[in-house]
Amino acid sequence: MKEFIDYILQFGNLNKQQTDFITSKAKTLELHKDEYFSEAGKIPRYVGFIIEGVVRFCYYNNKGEDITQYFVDENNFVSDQQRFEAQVVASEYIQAVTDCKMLVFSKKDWDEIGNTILGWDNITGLILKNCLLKTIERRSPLVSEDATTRYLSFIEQFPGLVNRIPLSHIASYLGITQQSFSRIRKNIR
Amino acid sequence: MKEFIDYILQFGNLNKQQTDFITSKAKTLELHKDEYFSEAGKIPRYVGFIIEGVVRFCYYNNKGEDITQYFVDENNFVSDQQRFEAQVVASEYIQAVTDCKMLVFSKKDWDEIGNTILGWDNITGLILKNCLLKTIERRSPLVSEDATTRYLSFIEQFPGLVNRIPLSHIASYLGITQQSFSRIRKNIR
DNA sequence: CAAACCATTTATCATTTGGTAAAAACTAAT
DNA sequence: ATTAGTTTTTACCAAATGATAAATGGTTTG
Repeated sequence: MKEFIDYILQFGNLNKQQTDFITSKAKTLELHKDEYFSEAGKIPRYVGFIIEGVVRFCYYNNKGEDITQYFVDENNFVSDQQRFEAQVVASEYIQAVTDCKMLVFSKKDWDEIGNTILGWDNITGLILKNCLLKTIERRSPLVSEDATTRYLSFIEQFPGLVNRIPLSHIASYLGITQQSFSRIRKNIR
Repeated sequence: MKEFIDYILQFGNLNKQQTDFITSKAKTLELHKDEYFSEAGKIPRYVGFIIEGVVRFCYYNNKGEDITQYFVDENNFVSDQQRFEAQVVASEYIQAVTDCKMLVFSKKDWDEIGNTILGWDNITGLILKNCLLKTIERRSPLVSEDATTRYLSFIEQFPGLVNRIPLSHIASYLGITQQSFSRIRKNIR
């Protein structure tokens, strides 16, 4: 819980009373590996904050391939935010890659926090901008790099993740087949 | 100017007095093809809104290659927003791809609008989130698509742009060499 | 018009990656 | 330990892309 509050306080000042109110609304959610936090075709139920575990954002392309868009790990927010705010159906999945423990907020509670705490919308706006920028900075360079370089940047950007998640997901995140990925790993060793 | 106001009003309500105040702060900036709107190593001077023309966000990778991250065309905001807000040096370039006419706001005027108009920060926050999301949605799929598919999506996403900008920029946006790009265009015809 | 310059296409060959299939390594359950 | 199931690695060949070089086409300038 401390990590959660620390995270938020990076983006704005809140007093103890306010942070207490926020945490009073947080519920704990546990997901097993491969379970969905949010699904295409369904309305996202929660905003989440990962205490333990890793999730991935993914979708299926027109060839039926499972494409990982990005990973989110400990001490980060997880949300299909636009769809959550608007309460409309999502077009992508958010799936637990490992067993996960997270703090979650329902739409009702999330709105209540917004109506109660002045500046909350501002803080969450900053958090979201921050997440989006980080995503672009990580994902965009992949387009112009060769597969080996992509893998090396992945290791830099997500140290420790390689050993925690199925290689097939990493391969799809990097935009290559699992076989190519395996070959590349061999060449690096 | 009307397009500019219409754009803003999509993200929040403002009365005539408020929009008049905003437009009173706007200056016109013309850029010739290849001139920079913002440069790596310099502090971004303006937030811009393109009335006519196309710009690209780009940087040089460690091989010295010129990489186009994305394009922005008419009736859209252009800004290295984080660096502009914080007034710190940028790490990428924003370059005119064609001659451009834009509305621009200096940091001083931009802040003054924020201090004067209640809700302005909220509106600009929404605009930025919107731009970032669009960027991710456009750029991210490129990672997992083959070059031909990338080109076809580019044509869909930026109809009309193909004929206005140098093909070398499109190739670098798509993450392929200009020669491959030329070959792909031939195969499609 | 000619010359110089830049953008685009073609050509050739080397390298990388994809597709298919199978083997090997690892896990979990009995 | 054995089996079944899954994940990861190998192998082979076809296809796509990169690198280098040169040719073509178009534009600007004198």
